Amino acid sequence: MSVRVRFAPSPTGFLHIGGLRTALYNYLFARHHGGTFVLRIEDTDQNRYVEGAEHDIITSLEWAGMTIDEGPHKPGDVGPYRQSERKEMYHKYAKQLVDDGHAYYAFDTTEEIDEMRERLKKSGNPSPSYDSITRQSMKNSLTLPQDEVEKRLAAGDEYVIRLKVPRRETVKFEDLVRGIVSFETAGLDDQVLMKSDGMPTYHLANVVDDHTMGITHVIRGEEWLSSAPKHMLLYKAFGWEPPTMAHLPLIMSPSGGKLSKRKAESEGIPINTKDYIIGNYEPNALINFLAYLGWSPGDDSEIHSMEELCKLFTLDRVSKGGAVFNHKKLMWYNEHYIRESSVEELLVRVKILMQDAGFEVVDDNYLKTVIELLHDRVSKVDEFVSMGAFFYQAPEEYDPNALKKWKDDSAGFVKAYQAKIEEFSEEDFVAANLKSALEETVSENEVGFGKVMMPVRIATTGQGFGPDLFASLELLGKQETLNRIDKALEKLN
RNA sequence: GCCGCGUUCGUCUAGGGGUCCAGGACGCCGCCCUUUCACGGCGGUAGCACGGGUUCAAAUCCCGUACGCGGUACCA
Repeated sequence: MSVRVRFAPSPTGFLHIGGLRTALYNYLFARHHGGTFVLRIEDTDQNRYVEGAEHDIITSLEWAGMTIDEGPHKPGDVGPYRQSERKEMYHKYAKQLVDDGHAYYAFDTTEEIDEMRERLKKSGNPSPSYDSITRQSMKNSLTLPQDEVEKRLAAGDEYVIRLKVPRRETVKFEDLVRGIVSFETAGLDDQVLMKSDGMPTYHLANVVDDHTMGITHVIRGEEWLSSAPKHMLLYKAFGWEPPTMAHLPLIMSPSGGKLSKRKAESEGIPINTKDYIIGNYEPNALINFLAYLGWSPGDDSEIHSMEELCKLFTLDRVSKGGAVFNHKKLMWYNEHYIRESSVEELLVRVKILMQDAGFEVVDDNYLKTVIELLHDRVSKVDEFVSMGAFFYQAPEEYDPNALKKWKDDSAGFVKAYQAKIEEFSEEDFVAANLKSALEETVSENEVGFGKVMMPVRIATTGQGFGPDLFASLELLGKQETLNRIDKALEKLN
């Protein structure tokens, strides 16, 4: 049987970075086995529905380099791919469960349930729930006379359908990352399957869908592990073969705990995939990083393309413990992939960023040289803009930090250097000559190299660091260089 | 509270009883390269949560404890 996996997010906001990793593991598993990667939108909670979320999910996955084989925008044979559009199906199956005695109608109001909880809590039960004991004293089709149940249903009374969890049973199943896990049904409550608004809960929908969509492996976050036994009970009640389970370790925040929006942001970690897109991160870097957050191929390798990851990925090599998100390591990957990119590839992207920043890019070759000069020093592509701005604009301000190196004698050295390079013809205005001119200035004044070089750098670039100064000046050209020096001399004295 | 899952350098991880006084990567520190800042190269720092077993031998197996995380909804 060929592998079919699904990524099943709920459209309650932007695609979370943890969700992206879950999607990635599903994707890698599918590709590794030549299987199918399905996107299913779990929009059964109408209150939390966010407009545009589905679009964000799809574009985020595509940006990251995952191709969705089937989804709401790309229907296959087992659609629809939005749970809200499969409503009828859930009704049918829930009804079947009731008829077979595995589920029942419950008419209790929220208030009545709250009362029950209060009452039980007072009498010493620390965690009261609607279960095999308490259901006997509640209003449901198990306690009410048959004709009243029918009357209520006919009258359109609000009701939910609950799973009739067996009283004492052990639910055991094999999880591909954790091994055998087992739960006692005594600790489970009679989970609501159909809500009073006519929508199914996640639990019902997920089981019905995974079965009817032919899903062979359920790969999802560990937060689902606790409800997995309920799902197993459902498969059993339906008489269906459950898919193979694999619960992934959670991504943790550096300060501990599940990486939540609030935590992540206070720790400088972008939380939504969208933030990485607009933050100009390299998608292959993010993917490489995420793949290794909770998984490793078992050798000493660190760098792999999506294609290689597909070949290497197996679920038995997923680790069990939560993994802390390490932003610095992500940046290391990001730098690596930028360095791997050719200047031509970079040119296309940097040009757009430059233009967005308001710089006019008239000469591609000029930009190309800028990129070459900066290639090894940027961490993200947008730094080509921030670090390379001086190639497009004379400094208005001088970095106060760099200015610490502008001493009383600096202006004199800069003037001396200026005098030398002024003599160069346009053709001679090249890095090698510019460097020797500086060396001459240095020896004539009997000072250290830095005493002259730094002031020249500050005057021409406004910064105390940057790419090779002489190559930079060559690119800037004679006139521009001289102008900048004039201006600096004027401003800094 | 109850249920479940987990625990190897600061972080991600390798390790499935002897070859492990535990390997790699990020970070950090140092040196080299560079008469800037980076890149790069080389080196260093640092860890098997604890306690009991089992065994000739345990990071590896078993049992406890501690700690962490998740779940405990008509949310997913």
